[in-house]
Amino acid sequence: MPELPEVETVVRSLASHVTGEVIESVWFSGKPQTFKSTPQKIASVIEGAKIDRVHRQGKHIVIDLRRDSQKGAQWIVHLGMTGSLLVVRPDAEIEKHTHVIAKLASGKEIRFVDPRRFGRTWVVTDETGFEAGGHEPLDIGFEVFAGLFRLRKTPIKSALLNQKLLRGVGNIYADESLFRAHIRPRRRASSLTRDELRRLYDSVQKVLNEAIAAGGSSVSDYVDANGEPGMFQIQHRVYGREGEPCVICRTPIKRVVVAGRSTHYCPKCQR
DNA sequence: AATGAAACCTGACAGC
DNA sequence: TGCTGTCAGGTTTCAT
Repeated sequence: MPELPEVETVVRSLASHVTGEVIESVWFSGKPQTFKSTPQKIASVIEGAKIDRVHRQGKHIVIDLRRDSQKGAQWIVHLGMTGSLLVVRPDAEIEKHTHVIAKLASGKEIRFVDPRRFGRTWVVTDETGFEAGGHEPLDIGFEVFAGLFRLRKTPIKSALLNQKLLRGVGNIYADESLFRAHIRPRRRASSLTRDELRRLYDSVQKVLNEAIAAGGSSVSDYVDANGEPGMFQIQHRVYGREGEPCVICRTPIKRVVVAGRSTHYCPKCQR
């Protein structure tokens, strides 16, 4: 599911409910692949800890923990394709595919639900803390952004999805950004002119900011920590609009596969 | 080093 | 009703 705007929306809704709370106990279920630290390790780190801050690095949710008589630590959650992190009352029904329940001192619970099991969770206790790598697309400057693509022969869409370059752009926002920049997804990254890179830089930031303002895109099952869907999907100009008229020129939107992902573009507006 | 395809999972939906 | 095939906001691994 979630790309940068969805994760940002989850982080904001989560932060408003759980910042300052103490995690009293944690419950796990499900298969080992969900847990990049063992459940025992996660429990030993987060039980008894106070939630200092909830923030985001790319598509990773980072929960900073403060612990008595021990060093700080971080609880990391990546939502994969279908994960959600919900704050609920303890009497809320436990939905199918719930893999983690963290009980808070107030009685509220943080629940990690993920039907498709592509999500992951773990804890980090290093001094340095978690570092996702790649550049935050909303913080990067234009020259650094342009430098990421200058030498790459891969399609620009593949480069946008590469989390080691930019962190947080996924399939929807790659397509939407390329449409707004009038650039075809299959163009070699190194072939983009300075003007095109400038348009792409502006488009990525604009699309991400507009999507955050709309609470993200709910295409199938994305919801924030309150269980609320986002609204940006109604503003999509190409994603999921195969065969529908381009909002600029009325040419039918095409769908192809690039980087193994469904890719949508206007064959007339995007060159 | 870099690029692309396949694999990892479950569920929804279309077509027969 | 139920089977088969396709597709889905992502990332990692393996082969070239």
